[in-house]
Amino acid sequence: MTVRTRYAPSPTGYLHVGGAWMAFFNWLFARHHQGVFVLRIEDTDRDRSTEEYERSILEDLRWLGIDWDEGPDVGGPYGPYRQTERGALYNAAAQTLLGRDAAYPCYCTREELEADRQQAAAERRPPRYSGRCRNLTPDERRAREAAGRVATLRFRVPQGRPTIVVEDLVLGQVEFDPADLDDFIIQRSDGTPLYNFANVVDDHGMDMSHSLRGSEHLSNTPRQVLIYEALGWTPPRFAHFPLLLGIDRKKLSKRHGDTAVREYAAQGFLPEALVNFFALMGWYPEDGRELFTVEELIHRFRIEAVGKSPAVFDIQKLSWMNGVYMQAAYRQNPDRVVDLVIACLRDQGLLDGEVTPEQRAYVARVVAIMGERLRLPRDILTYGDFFFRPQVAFDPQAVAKHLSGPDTAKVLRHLREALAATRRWDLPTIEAAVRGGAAHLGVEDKAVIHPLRVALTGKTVGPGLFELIEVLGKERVLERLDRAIARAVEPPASTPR
RNA sequence: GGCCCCAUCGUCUAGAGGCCUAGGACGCGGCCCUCUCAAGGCCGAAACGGGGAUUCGAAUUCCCCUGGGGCCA
Repeated sequence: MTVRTRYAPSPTGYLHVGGAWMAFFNWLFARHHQGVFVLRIEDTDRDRSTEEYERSILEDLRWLGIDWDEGPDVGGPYGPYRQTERGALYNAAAQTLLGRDAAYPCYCTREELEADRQQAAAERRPPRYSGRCRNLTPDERRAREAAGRVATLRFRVPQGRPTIVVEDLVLGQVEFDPADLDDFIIQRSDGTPLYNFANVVDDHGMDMSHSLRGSEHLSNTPRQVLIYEALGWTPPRFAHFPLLLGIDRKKLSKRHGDTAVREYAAQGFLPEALVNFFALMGWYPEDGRELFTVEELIHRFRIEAVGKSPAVFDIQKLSWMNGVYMQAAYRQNPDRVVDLVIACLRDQGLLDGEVTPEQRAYVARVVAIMGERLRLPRDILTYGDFFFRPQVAFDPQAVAKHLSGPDTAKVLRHLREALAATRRWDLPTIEAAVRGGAAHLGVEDKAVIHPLRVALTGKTVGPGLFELIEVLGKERVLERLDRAIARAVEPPASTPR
């Protein structure tokens, strides 16, 4: 049997991490079993679904490296792949159900149902359908239709059916008592199908072998099983994955901010980091390794090893992992990292217009001396904003610590002269000038290095001093030293002493 | 409210009766290295929700409670 799985997003928003995570596992499972992965668009909510969202979801999935064998854009033998284009299929299934008396028209109005619900709440009973339309005679139905009432279609939950047993690949055996289920609506009065119904018709119609989904759907499963049975179809194997939670331990949603995959992309997270991180949420390999290529994940993934408990999306660990992948990316293809950094600088207004080859080369040099400091492109700012600002932004604490001593001006003047006197501008020359300066002043190297760093960068953190001096260039270094000297002689009022 | 799921360090988790003085990773703290930070090395703080039961022995099995979450409206 060929494994066929699917991801079925609603195009009512951007792809968020919870959805991407589920898409990833469906994809991983299919690829592991050399199966088929299908993309289906659940766009029955016409008010909130847009083409733009649909397009963006496909884009973001592709960006993550998740590809599909059948879908709305590539077609396939089980199409169409948008629910709005599958109306005939739902109608046919509805007719079958009606014909078998497994479903019936319900003429209750919204107001009547609401009243029932309120009364149930008042009496502290579970809100269940009253069954008012369950056994209407043909005459009664005609009367209601004559009165202008439009019917929804309700599924008739069989009475006396034994326990519904779901063999879940993740949770194991889960049992439901059909007596707890009330007759539920499967088709609205306008003919559009409801989730449980459309899902069954589509999964069967698309010949899905497995349905891997979030455990928020577990409670829907018995209803779906009943529909499968009424239609005489065999349900797919189910696997309900634990929910992804926000820091507040609630189901991850837009409310948690920063949950859109494209938001992560915009911040410079790497898709390979995201995917590796996804894999570790809920599933751990036997040997405790954490870093894997996609190929390794496909090879090693075992659905039996998926955990049952919900996981909190920990952005700190993701950031660490992104740092690891940034290093790998840099080693493989420095330009890729440079591009991300340029995008970030643009975003921050530190670079605009066409980036000239010279500018690009400059950014590349800065990135090179940043080494492993970059976990995210924006780290370039915390360690090296001074490379891109015309003026040094002084950190008051750094100034207080290293640029406020009585000898500051003297030290800086001396270093300025030593650097100005150099004939070449390379690492050994710069280092010799700085260390020589310290020797000349009869102080420890540190005593000149720290003030010099703050004078040139405004901060106490960053790449190696000599490297940074080299990249900054002689002209700017001397100019910044002049400013710092002037400042040391006559501190600006805003600077704490 | 009913039904269902879940429960090991702050977080992701290993652990399928003795190998557990509960392991790893992120994060956190300290030390070393060092021109600073980052990285790296070493060290450290940090968890089996509670109560019963089974057993010679339970993080691991069973029951109850508690807590969290989801679905149905």
